Amino acid sequence: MPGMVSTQFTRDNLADKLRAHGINPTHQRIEIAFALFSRHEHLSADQVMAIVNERHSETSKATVYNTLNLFLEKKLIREVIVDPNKVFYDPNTEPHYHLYDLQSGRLTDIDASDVRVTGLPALPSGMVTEGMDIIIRVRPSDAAH
Amino acid sequence: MPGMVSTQFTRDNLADKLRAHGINPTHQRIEIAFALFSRHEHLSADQVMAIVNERHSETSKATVYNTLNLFLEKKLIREVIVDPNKVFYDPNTEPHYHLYDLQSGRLTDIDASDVRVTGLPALPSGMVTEGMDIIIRVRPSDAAH
DNA sequence: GTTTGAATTAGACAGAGTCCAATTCGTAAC
DNA sequence: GTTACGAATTGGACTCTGTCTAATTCAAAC
Repeated sequence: MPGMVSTQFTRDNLADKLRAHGINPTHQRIEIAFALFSRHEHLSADQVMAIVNERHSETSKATVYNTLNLFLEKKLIREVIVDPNKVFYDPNTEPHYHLYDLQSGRLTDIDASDVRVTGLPALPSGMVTEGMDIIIRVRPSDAAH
Repeated sequence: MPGMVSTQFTRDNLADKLRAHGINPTHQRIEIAFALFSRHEHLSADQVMAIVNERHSETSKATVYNTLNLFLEKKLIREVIVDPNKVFYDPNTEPHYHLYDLQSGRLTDIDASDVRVTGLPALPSGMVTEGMDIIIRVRPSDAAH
């Protein structure tokens, strides 16, 4: 399909995406998915809530949290924990790592396809890897420390 | 110095360690340091408080938090963020990474000396690395998921 | 024993996230 | 178009981690 634009997210194809992950696509869930996928950003729960309720309040705090946890469980999104008092939700589920700017609090993706990690010890027996997070913490070089 | 036992922590040499990091060694601070360094474990703030107040209540919540943040600032300990709602404090400041057992919540050290990470992109100019965290999340292989 | 600044304290407070019982929604059957 | 019913959503109370503040205590210097 030459010329196909696969990165365009509409509410319709997000509904399909939800169904494909076994999630009943309700209004609120579609709006929350749209907030996450149409921007390519890492958002916290309260940022998601603010975006979804921009025009007029439509979605409660409980639903935002329920939905984000449902999306996590169904592996539609990922959780990134860099700040002790705020969880970020990441619509990019491709393998990738993160660069965290301590100064600005901004989080950037690092593509994982070129990254190799060697020399890790064997896992304890009976354990399987669920995932690996790599977070590189950076700051401006001129900043006093 | 053959035969030297360098891993023994007493309240006396912990006081010296605190002074060496520019920290005035008070009773409470020594007790908190002792809790962290005598065990070789990752403890959360409330675990530290429980340990320090085992016999009779001696140290307030505010002091525990103040002291842990002071230790962090003076690079006596490290912060490990794996669980969105609990920060762990790590007395091991040697370069190392972490294995996180999602089932039990237990955190284990991985020595960094054999680990090599290659293929990372260059940092944005004007940025310096402050540190790199690697967290491997594991779970028992038989666990339903 | 006084003085003085640093450290500690209790308890109120803040913010993120969870829980629960009551309501509303959407759909399928009629 | 109504009805029925399970699923989803809701507001608000609640919990938990961590911070703040004003008052008190401590310990060292004199």
